[in-house]
Amino acid sequence: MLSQPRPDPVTSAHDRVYRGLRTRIMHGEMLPGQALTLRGIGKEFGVSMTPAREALRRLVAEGALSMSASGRVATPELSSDRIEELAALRMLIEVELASRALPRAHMALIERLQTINAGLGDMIARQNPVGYIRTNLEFHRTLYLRAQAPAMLAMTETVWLQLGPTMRQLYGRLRRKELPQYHRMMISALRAGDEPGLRLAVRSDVTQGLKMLLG
Amino acid sequence: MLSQPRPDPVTSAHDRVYRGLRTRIMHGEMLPGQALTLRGIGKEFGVSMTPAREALRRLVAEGALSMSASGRVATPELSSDRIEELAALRMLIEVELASRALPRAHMALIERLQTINAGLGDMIARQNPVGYIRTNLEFHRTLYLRAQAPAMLAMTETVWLQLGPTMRQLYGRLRRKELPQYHRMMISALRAGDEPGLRLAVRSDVTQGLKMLLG
DNA sequence: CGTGCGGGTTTGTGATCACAAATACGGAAT
DNA sequence: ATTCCGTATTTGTGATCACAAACCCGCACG
Repeated sequence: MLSQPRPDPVTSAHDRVYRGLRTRIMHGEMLPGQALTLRGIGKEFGVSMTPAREALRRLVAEGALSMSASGRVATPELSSDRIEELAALRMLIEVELASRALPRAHMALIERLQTINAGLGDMIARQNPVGYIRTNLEFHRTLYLRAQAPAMLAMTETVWLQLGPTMRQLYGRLRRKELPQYHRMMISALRAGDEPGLRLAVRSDVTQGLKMLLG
Repeated sequence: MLSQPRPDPVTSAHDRVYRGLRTRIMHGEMLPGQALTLRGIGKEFGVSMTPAREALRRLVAEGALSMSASGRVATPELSSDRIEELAALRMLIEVELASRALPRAHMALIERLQTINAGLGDMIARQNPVGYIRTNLEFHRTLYLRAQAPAMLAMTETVWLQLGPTMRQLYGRLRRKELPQYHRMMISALRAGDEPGLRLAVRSDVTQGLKMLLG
């Protein structure tokens, strides 16, 4: 491998590979069932098989990728049961995160959420599924970050990761025409300091996403 | 490496290392802050650094081990905030698992839970902290398996894994003298088909564990 | 007695290689 | 034309190695 420009000395090679693949999967840039090879990943990121293998194994451990008995790695094709379960986990944890974020939510946060939500409208207008998924997750993450609960947030992101390829398959051609109504409901509840309302709004937002995935 | 007896062809080397370390951590056989080295693990399991590294990386990804900036790996020393958060996650997910298991719980399952609970009494009598933790987790896992929710169960086990070394530190000298009362309450609620009672019992059982961890 | 400093040692990282299993492909037989 | 089989290729696994950074320990200096 002739010298790369600069491998960014602060992060190790496997971490760059891991992060690159992770955002690609979470944002829905890959369809379910897509296969990945060690040598292919290595060549793409300009590293040898060793860091590529570590990145893939980590993603498999997190459920972002599935590994066949022969060791082949691919994005997972989820069953309906598995999807329902992951949606139930989203509800449980995200409702709790929103609830914990509520007392800490200042005006600046609410305005930021509105800005992000507007960006979501752009993605719908431009029929950009990857941008839609990314912006939608950013909306949720921005709120949940205020909960100051890193372990819960990490667990939620793991769930998002597992749902990434499936969400992409769903939003492949973005049929949606208007913004998700429950985002507005979440913002209203935040502004009013209405915890039961916020819990219901989050719950409904996730449920609606689930209905699109299964219906 | 002169030929090992037989490396058990069905499971790969890194998987044996992973499983060995995982149960060791989850069952509380390691104290917080205990360091692990690649060459040490490799020598202990009779493998080279490569599978040892993959096993450690996977455990780090699952939060069972923590990695310093320099790449050193050790069992984590959890802050009070982190412990509270993990306990909250246990409550959220385990209450849901118990609730889903309730309608499927037959008599045979309830009897098995009683048997395990009796074994828990033995561990208390013999002042065996590792056995106590292992049997306690077996009690919970036996119930949750009935929920038919593999993703939720996996997530709960990840939380147990993260709490392993901390629980060991707590139960180091097992001060407890009698069985946890809420296990009996769970069994009664299961027998009565009382879902609110079961949810409360699980919640209380986890809370009581948390109180011991923090108080 | 405390505090830097220096070198030897330990440790993680990533590349490369040999190997076996799985896969893909092409030709031959029906 | 289709199916089956054998070979060539692809692919994951684990061992080994070179290297640099981190760590540890003791000595000297303040």
